[in-house]
Amino acid sequence: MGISKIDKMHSLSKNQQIIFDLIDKSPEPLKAYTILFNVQKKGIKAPLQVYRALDKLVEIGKIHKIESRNAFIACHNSSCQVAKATAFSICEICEKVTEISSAGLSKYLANFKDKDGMKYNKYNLEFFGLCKKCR
Amino acid sequence: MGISKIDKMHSLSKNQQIIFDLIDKSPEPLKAYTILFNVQKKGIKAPLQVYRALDKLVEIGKIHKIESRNAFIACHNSSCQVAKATAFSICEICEKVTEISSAGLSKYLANFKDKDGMKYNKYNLEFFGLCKKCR
DNA sequence: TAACACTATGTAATAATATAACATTTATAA
DNA sequence: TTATAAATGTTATATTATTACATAGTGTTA
Ligand SMILES: [Zn+2]
Ligand SMILES: [Zn+2]
Ligand SMILES: [Zn+2]
Ligand SMILES: [Zn+2]
Repeated sequence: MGISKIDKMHSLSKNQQIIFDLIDKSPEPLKAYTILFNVQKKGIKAPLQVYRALDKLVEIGKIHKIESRNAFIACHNSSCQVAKATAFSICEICEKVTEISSAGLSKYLANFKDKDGMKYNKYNLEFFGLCKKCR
Repeated sequence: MGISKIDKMHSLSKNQQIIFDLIDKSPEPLKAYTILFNVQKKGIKAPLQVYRALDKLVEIGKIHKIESRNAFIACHNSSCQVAKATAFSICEICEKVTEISSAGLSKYLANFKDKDGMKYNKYNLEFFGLCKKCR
């Protein structure tokens, strides 16, 4: 059997897998140095090892960076395999972050043209407000 | 005459004015330590003095933070006196940043509801692509 | 296999971004 | 005036991210 090309595209290296697993099972976005602290028992000892894995995971769309928080969250939106078009809601009290998956929103933004008629191939949108629990 | 209440709302302290002037006349977003370097001759010597002024200027909507770049730009959109709803286009080659002022876009986002029907009172959107010159 | 290119890893040092803590001064308003 | 809030000055420190260089693994192909 071996590993097919498609499988290969999604296979992660050792450090990438360790760090992805941690982010994926976290209920909240994780910061780079929180990740570092939590993977030291697995042999990842230096910031650069974390940042390299994060860069790659962002590049292939397995995780996203929440720019306003300098934190990373696993992608839970099957339609964004490429880290190209992301939208999140962020609670300003409890800091809960949810990836928004709205066909209407992504269609609107993908087709948005600025006043020069320019379209953009990539965007990141962060909504802020209060989540259900914190209202 | 004196200073009216409306004028007062827009008056800036000494450090705030120095830092706003620098950002306002810059053709590109400025980073905090670039600002610090450029205002040292005016007596602002410590990072905290810069960050405090930046915080205030963001709060009152005179400047915005470009989160993906950790940089600050003056507001050129008369309708966003409050730092609540911001949208930018960012060129991935030359890093030119432009504030987007589109009634349609702001209306769409202000009225956007997530799948729970939640609305959010604040957002930041960053579009990425190539500007006219870099295409 | 051997040679090559490419990706990933390990490690140390350092750069860049941002905040904590505390003392003092200035502006505003009752 | 007196109280209050806002802004400033200063030192130290915390947090986030990259540079530089050496080594090891992986996949391809001659
Ligand atoms: Zn996603
Ligand atoms: Zn909440
Ligand atoms: Zn603005
Ligand atoms: Zn450009």
